[in-house]
Amino acid sequence: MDPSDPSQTCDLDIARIAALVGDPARAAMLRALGDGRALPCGELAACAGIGAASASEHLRQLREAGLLAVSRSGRHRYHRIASPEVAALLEALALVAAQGAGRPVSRVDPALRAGRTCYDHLAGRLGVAILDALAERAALWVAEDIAHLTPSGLSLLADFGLDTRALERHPVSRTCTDWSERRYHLSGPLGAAICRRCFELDWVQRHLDSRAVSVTPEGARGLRAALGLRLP
Amino acid sequence: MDPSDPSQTCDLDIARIAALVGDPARAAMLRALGDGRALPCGELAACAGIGAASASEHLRQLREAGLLAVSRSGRHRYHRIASPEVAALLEALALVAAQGAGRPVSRVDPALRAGRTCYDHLAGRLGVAILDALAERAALWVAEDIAHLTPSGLSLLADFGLDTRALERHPVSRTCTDWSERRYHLSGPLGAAICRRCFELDWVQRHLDSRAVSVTPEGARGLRAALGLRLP
DNA sequence: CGCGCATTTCGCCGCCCGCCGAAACCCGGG
DNA sequence: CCCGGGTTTCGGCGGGCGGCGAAATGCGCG
Repeated sequence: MDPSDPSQTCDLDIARIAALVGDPARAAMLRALGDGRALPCGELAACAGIGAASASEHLRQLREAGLLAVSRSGRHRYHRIASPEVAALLEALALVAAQGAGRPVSRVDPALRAGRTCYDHLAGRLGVAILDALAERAALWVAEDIAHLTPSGLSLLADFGLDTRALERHPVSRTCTDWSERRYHLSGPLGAAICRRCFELDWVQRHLDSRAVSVTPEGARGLRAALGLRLP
Repeated sequence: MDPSDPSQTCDLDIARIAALVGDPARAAMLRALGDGRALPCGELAACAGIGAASASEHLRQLREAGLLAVSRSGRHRYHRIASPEVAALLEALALVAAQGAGRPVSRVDPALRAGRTCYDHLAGRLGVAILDALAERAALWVAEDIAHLTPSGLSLLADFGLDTRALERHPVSRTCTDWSERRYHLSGPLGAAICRRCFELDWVQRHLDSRAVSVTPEGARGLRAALGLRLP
């Protein structure tokens, strides 16, 4: 493998990125940041179960590779996922990991399966149920991995409190394969807007130290009334 | 990190997959298989620049993780990418690698930039140009990462020789971010159908030992006539 | 200005894992 | 039934890299 051969450089690059994510400690830190939060070095070290010195070195590598971005505030340096592309990479990995070798889904944390954030939208049974409910109410036209917002869906989501103009401009939205449910859930701008609105209304709450989310009692009522959601 | 903690298992899984792709030799073999072909152990060893013994061991790991599938034919064992999800993972990695740290795109092999296959559809400048040409002719409605086939586009592609019924059933198609051009190109069933048709007509040809493709002289004429493509 | 805390740098150790050669194995063909 | 080439398994070697503790740095705060 001649390193100066330009046809090889892209392999080396993907290998470099994959190797970065391939270390268990770094993977744990990336997962902790997977919901878009920004966390300082010490906290990430605890997530990964290693010392602060080791974590600092890992974070430097992830930063230099462009996987993480950092913002300083006082004597803390908050690290976060650098771009949606990186989040997409993590999801693609989780998807392959989930389907690979037919590993039983049951080994996944039940709280994560019930509901979680997937970067900026909702996933797990909750995310799948939202897509199903909207499709059943003919608010969405779902074909494979793409969802098309119908006029009735537009008014439904306007009542829910979303910005109608943005939805009108982009009536089609993409979906994302849910690695725990092996079904589609809503992603893209529409999925992100629904997710934000749910947090805004306190209909769902984040768990501590996890991407898992729970539906609150008001959330259960609200989601049933607004979107026709039947919770399992 | 308690290995029995179910909330951690998914990290370990994604780390395992990423570490597999993270080895330079394995990454080279995966890239060689990236266009969907099936190759035997010895050939993949040559691609990666290692001995057959080492390659065999790598292939075993990739197989057991569900990244590769194998089909035997005589004394050869042909390995190929196991699923579209794995191909998507490789593209997600290439995308992050290309944008990461603003690495100059110019270091990418010019032949790959000009045109290549991306699992089952066309990418590079060729893939981007096809999407642009269809959009300019109002054959596609392109919004972000989603393309919607218009009625005039339907007849255009029917003339091109694609199956009209399949296109009518799925008028929306997704696009895929091109890691070398940082633009969108067509993917999904529509992108795959166009790609297949181009090979069928001998309008584009694969390079040996690479995912790069070239447009033939007839291809240049045909693409201009059929899709209004202006080649660079 | 000096203290304390979060983070970073440095030096070093231990171990995991990929490489190779040799031998075993498998299968088609003579 | 034996031969030959492709593939897999085995044993041993070596390099790279992640871990830690200690020391250095940066930055609020008193």
